[in-house]
Amino acid sequence: MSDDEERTPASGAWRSLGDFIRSQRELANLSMRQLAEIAKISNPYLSQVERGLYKPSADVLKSIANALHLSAETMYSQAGLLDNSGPRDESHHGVEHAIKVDPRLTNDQKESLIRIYRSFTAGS
Amino acid sequence: MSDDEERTPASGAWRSLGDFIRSQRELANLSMRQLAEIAKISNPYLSQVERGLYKPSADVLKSIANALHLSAETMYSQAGLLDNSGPRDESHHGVEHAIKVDPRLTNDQKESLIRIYRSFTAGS
DNA sequence: AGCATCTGCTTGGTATACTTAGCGCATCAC
DNA sequence: GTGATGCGCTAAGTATACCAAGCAGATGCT
Repeated sequence: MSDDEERTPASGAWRSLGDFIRSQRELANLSMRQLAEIAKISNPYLSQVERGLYKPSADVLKSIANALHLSAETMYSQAGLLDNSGPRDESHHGVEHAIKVDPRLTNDQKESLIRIYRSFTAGS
Repeated sequence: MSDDEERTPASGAWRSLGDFIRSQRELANLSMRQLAEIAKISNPYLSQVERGLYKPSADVLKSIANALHLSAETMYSQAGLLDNSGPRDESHHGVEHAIKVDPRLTNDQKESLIRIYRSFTAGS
């Protein structure tokens, strides 16, 4: 009873992705139906998302981000989907990574290049 | 009849996200069950994803990316979920650029690697 | 020959993301 | 007052992401 929770969290840390989206939407002076229209989702669904009942797919997140003139990275980051906790890349993984994700190379070619690269950098 | 279809597209972009994941998985010498285990998804589902029958959620994408030691951004980018209209034009000259700026390679080694790389990608 | 153990794939079901129809409340015109 | 139009939300259904169990082929071992 008594008070509800904070409805508009002070700027800074959002309780959830829904709060973030709602805040951004209100900041842009858009109604749910307007934003839903632009983002090509249904307004009830947007309501659920903002209330934290559903966690939207990446597609929808991207669409909402675009509608709000936010970068997809920002949105994913808020959604906790970009936690750069996984791969410790950088440094000497630069070349290998670039090779691995190059769509013009076959896997055999990638292995060859990486093998050569490693032989070059073995001593350093 | 005739030949197998191309399993690793020799040139051009990935036909789909599934192709990219399968290629990365094979490059890491992981079976579907192994990768599925690490990524905490079921192996049949991974099969469907690699065959392009389903488009995984961002959560799963992130998990697979981590299991393959790829950054989530790379995976999202491949999934077409990040508008890579970013400042990086590096995507196209990724390998050569990475080689050029690698401090552990001598200039001779860089030239060798780039020459091999160009021979591999000559047709594309 | 068999059995064991891989591989990837199919089937059938459950969970959840998402939509269409509609409710209740407010504001503004008439 | 009644009706029209805005808001956000609820309810019920559909589509799809995802999982557990099991199948068919390939490889290896005795």
